[in-house]
Amino acid sequence: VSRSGTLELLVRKLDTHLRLSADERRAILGLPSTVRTLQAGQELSRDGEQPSHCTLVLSGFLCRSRTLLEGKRQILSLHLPGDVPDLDGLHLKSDLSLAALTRSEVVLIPHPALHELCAKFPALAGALWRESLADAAILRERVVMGRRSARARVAHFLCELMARLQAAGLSDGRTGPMPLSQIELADATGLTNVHVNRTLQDLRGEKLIMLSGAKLTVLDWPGLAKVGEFDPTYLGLRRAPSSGPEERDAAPRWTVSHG
Amino acid sequence: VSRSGTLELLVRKLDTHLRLSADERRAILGLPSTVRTLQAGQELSRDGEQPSHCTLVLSGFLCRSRTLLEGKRQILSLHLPGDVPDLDGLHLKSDLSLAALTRSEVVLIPHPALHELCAKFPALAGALWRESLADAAILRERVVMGRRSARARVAHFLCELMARLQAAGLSDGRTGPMPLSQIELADATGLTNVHVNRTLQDLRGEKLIMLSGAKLTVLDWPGLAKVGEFDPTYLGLRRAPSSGPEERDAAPRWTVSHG
DNA sequence: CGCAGCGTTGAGGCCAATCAATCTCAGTGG
DNA sequence: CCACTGAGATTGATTGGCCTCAACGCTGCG
Repeated sequence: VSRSGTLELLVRKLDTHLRLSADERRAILGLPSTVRTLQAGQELSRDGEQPSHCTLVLSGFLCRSRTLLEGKRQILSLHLPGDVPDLDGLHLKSDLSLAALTRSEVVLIPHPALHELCAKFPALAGALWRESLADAAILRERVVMGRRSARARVAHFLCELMARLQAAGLSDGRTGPMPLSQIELADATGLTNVHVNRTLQDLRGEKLIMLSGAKLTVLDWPGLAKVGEFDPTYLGLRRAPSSGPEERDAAPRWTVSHG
Repeated sequence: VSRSGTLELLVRKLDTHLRLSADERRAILGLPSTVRTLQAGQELSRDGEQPSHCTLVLSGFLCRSRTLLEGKRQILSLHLPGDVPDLDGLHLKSDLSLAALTRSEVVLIPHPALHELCAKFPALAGALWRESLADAAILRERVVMGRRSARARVAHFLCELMARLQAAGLSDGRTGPMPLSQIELADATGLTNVHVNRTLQDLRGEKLIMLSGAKLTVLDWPGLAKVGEFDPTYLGLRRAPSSGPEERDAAPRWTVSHG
């Protein structure tokens, strides 16, 4: 079942905050795993199901969402390569559905194997726990943003996206992929697609961003961060795995750490 | 430092979802602990501090909140006896402040002792992890509620409060303490105190609730749950520790379980 | 008494939702 | 090559829910 190299991403992720021992590293790489490819829009797990595995994103973008009574959709979280979106499934059944926003590759890791890993290496359990807490911190930020204006919400979302892209090595901090359509962006920010459109035009008009197709460029980082009241502290980022040597003034170069 | 009996509440909480062994029970009860009394409004930890202990609520009500730029306050979570509000502090520094809503009693447990406990008893680490995931589930619900109307938000908040009160043995499911002022309720729901007032009058006018002073009575549970689109599944409640024998039709009697 | 905090009520304004049309553009098939 | 289709993006007009800014009543308290 296992293929070589696919779990390397998980090792790197956990190694960011906690220095892994050789034993721990081996244990992670030895986890049973199944690689799976998802088409854009494909659902990996539905609303009420009880999954028996966790999902590690290898490439592409996934999101967890919930469908409201009136048919609207709320996107709760966005997940990049290196993330484990359904980590909470280890201990809780969740009422969210997990779906691919773009064509994606994921690795499925059975729950029992992860439970054994946690029992054998308490430090790894702590590291995984920490990851789920980081998700919760993002959620808290989203609750706070729910009170702010549409401009702030959209700007904040874009800031967070860029910051996480950079931390994942998928962006230089100024330009990167923007995997959401305006409709999906509306589902994520709690706005209407119509209003998201107008808001994006605002931000474009003020020369804060460029956004066309699936590519986002931040023209004025301080300006955008100010509009979105964005303070990256809550993300707990530490270091971009592969940061270019180039450092422009406009590009964020946070090295927040804590714990 | 340690006093007998104070940690019993934590044992009961963790024992709800995971059957504890005698060893585990002893280990918890043997944790070093300091009892502290808080006045209403008193802050236990401020915004940027790095606390060195976790807090177990013995009696009273606490909340975690954040102050926004414009001076407004956002209440992120409400905590009842048996809760550990700052459990995430074990692995992450958080930018929230923890304060008492009413006169309260808490127990402080040093982080190092909890880390040792987790290392020695992986099952307990899992149980604590689970608790923090339950907090995250409540947060997710709050994000979703951010899109709904003021009526729905307030109704939902009251439903959640009653459900958690009952699970903590502080309510029979129909009547219970309501520790928030209208201003604080506004901070929690993301509304204005003015609009909260009008909304409460709505709910009162429709004979859904009675609310005066610090006492809340739910007159029409199905009605209130419908207005708030409240589905208690996400709370993951299992059983009220001390539920009265009396069971009226209007009272909720969920026994949701999962995991 | 005077004060402060909370609850209540009224009038007016604004942001974002709603409804609805148009436009672009890629894909598809005749 | 072009008509057709459907999804996403864009624009305009209107509505409505909630905020803002006031003012006033109530209660407990120094």
